[in-house]
Amino acid sequence: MMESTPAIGRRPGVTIYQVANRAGVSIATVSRVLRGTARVSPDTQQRVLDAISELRYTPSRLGRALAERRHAANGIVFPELFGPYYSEVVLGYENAASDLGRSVLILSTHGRAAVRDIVLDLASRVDGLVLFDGTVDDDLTRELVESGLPIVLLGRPGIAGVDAVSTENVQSARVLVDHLVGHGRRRFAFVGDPQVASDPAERWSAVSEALAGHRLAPPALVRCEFDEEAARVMARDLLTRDDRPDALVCANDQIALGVLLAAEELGVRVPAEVAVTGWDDVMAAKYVRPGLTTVRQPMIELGARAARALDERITGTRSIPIHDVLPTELVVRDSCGEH
Amino acid sequence: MMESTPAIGRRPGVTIYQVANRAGVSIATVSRVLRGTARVSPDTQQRVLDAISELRYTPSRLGRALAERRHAANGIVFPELFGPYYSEVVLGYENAASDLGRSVLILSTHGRAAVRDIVLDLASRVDGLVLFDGTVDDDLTRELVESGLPIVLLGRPGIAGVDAVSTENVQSARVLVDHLVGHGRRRFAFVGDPQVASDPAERWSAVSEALAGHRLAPPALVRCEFDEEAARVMARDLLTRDDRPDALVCANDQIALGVLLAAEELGVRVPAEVAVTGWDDVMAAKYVRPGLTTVRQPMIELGARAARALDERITGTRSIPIHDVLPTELVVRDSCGEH
DNA sequence: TTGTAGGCGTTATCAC
DNA sequence: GTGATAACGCCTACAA
Repeated sequence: MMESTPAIGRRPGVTIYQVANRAGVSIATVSRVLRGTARVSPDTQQRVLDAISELRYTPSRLGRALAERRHAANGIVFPELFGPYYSEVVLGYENAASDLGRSVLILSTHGRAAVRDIVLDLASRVDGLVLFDGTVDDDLTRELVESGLPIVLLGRPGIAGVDAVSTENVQSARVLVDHLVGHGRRRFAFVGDPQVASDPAERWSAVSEALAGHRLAPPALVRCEFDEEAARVMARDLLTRDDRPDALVCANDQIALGVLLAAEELGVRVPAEVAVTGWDDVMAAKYVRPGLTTVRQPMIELGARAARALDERITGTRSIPIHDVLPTELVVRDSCGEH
Repeated sequence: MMESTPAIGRRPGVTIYQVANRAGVSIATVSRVLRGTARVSPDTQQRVLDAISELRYTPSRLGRALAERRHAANGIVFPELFGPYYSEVVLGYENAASDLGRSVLILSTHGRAAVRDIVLDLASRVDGLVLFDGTVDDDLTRELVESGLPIVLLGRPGIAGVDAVSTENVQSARVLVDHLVGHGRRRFAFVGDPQVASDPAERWSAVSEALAGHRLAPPALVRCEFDEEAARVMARDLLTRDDRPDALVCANDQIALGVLLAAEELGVRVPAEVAVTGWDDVMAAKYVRPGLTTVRQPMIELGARAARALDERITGTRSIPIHDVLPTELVVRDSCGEH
């Protein structure tokens, strides 16, 4: 047989056949010493190992994957990758997955038209998939689940029989509201968009309920993109209104930071005139003045947990579905009131 | 032939054979309509398409990859994934690579022992690799290059014949120093560690040279980890020394933020008593008080550029090596002096 | 302990 | 146009 054409840009790889040839054994034997899957005499073993190192042989992952019918890789689909929130999830996910010996494929659906296609493509190259909220609609999700591909839902409402990992919202909203009410705040507004994703929706309704628990008026809903600049523009308006709220509960830190910027520009004092809180505890929350009171989420742990849950599914270690809800923590700084 | 055992956790995939069977054609024909690689009569074409959709057939990426000897994926190796710097590179990289139709595998070497092994593993599953500074030593890098795998170096000194993309350091250091000198600063310190990576090393020497150009004493070198907390601790000492510098040029924003924290704790006024500058322009730089003067790097573009350079190599669009140096920009805020 | 040979799911080259 | 059939590189019963 002639030497085959090398793949684009790569010299032809040395195959198991060449190793077998050189060592004077069959490919089966080479495979055995490679995998340690069966007894091989010390003598031949050494010959094979020699041949391997002399030829600088590395088994083709392609051939191996095809034979084993598995990728030893798993993927995660993000709505986007911008900002500290997702980046920490990436960090936690990569770390955990890598420790479990699986490669990590990432995909962001942000700004892409053919979400279905790219997700299916990704699905075809992994042994399991983590799906963030806001990436794949329920139909496609179900389709993927039914295809038998292990799936873990991240930060989104559970589907029966499917693993899900998310962070706690209801209780933390209550703690946050209690704290603000303790500061004497009465006229609340919720800044964000409950429609855009599951987390903001939960936060919105939880804040509303918590206020009801205090027999206070429901919060005004101020729709706003999850974007610092959009929040700044919105807040420039909101903060100059006659019926200005005295507490702005923002759906995430990005929004809260934009609000703080606007307040500074307008000379509106925080927290004296208005309290501002966020969600996430991004790095800037600690440095902004006044320091941003916010609900910290365990982002890294969230990613790690998803990776492990997925691995358990893939390996079959666990067959009953889980629905993990990670606890959050109120981080009190100065933007919520004098202490 | 009997039905094969399904892979772990997945139901058996439908293969091209089943489609061929159902359509009453050969697998070659199925492949043809799938790839559009040759003429097929409208009639059979339709039969095949029908069979495909009825069976919900999706070609196996494994089989295809083996036959084509390519992964249609490329990887990027980070020293770590913590913080805003790397996360924006990830963002730019994923975006560009995805647009080019390639899947993205990421790997962080941080805290892992067998770097060589995991990098080689990654190398075996991609058509090309981007290597960040501080991940893979020169020997292994050369080894990878010689294996024929397309490689792009990121933020690290070039190797002859190998693509490299990085950000500009020398000129931006000069601009920064000029600006500080213009503010009347004379006693400089450089905070960071030139030994840890290429960028800090370049910045250190460039700052030194720029000062020499002003006939000023070389900066004191204050070694410090690239970590906010380490910087804070270090700065608590540095800022209380008798011979306190009047300008602290920090190797990145994390360090600068830690320094600002320490200054605030100690009641040392910035910029009145000491100027502080960073590098990167992370989000917090804008929110900290005083606002952090820093050198902005085009992180997203850096990732994108690397992805494109790699793609050109893989596809063979370009064969001559490039060494791109992306321009930076001085962002003047309040931490460098009164304006 | 070792070798033979079939299978993993495609692509692509031949003939017809 | 279409169909056999040989790769692609590896794994793994089954035999020997």
